[in-house]
Amino acid sequence: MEGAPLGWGRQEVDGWRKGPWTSQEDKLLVEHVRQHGEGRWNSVSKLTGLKRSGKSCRLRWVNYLRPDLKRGKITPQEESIIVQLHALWGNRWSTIARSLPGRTDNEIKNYWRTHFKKGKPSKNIERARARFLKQRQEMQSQQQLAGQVARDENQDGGGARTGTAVDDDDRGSAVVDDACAAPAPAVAAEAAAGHHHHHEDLIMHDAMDFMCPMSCALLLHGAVHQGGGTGSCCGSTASDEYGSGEEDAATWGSLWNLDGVVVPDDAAAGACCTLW
DNA sequence: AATGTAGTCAACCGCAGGCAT
DNA sequence: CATGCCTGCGGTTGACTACAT
Repeated sequence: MEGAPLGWGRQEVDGWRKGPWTSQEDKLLVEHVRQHGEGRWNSVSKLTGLKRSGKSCRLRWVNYLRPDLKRGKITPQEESIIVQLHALWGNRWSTIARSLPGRTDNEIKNYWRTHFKKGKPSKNIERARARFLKQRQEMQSQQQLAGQVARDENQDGGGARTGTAVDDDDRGSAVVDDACAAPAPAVAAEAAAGHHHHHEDLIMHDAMDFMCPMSCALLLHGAVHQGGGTGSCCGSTASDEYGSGEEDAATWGSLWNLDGVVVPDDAAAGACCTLW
């Protein structure tokens, strides 16, 4: 970052500086936001003397300087959410970013491009998949243990998230009206705004099925309570019509199929869904 | 050790929508 | 109602870094 920028750096166009920001400029911008708050980006240059366009200032602030930004690598959990939400919304990065506090649309966009946009999975994807599988297995063994104890102690069957909602036969029939159809608060908001279509419900439901257990846990944590329903999120694998980009099919399959995991069927379903 | 390639990050551009005038 | 400005979004590009050969 800091090193003397070559290339596009240091040039001025119409009086505006372009290229990498210096720490000096950052300081000015941060100070300005502290005093005046966000917004009115076009006035930043006038008030601070920064030779940066409002657009550039906003971008710098939003993507780099904001104090609530979460630095560091995207976690597997976040990755799961990204995958799911992308399945639901496509390239609406800012919408996706709203479900990931501390992450920017730019960050997510970059992440998606580098990890998922390729025809074949990258090494990182393989690593992520390995992590995913490992965590899944750990979670399952823990859940098995916990489930055993719970079954012994809790016979009255609170039932809400015991994972039986779609486990017996036709998950398709159970679709839209259950809680999984209300994925995240943001989705609910969209739905309220009339932007949420039945088709998206279906996609989301598939996504939820697809991504279990990890992201089910994450998303439903918010969504289930919003929807007030039960968290039926397990019981199937990816369907062919899943997703918004056909080109990603190979990646999805590679990353999320669980061929490499030896898990008893009932244990898998139970492990996932008894999370809730 | 040198070189090539892939991955990652930061920043730019153009466009569209919202809002004030 | 029309127009212009501002803001936000998504796509793209360029530079740097890490890893592989």
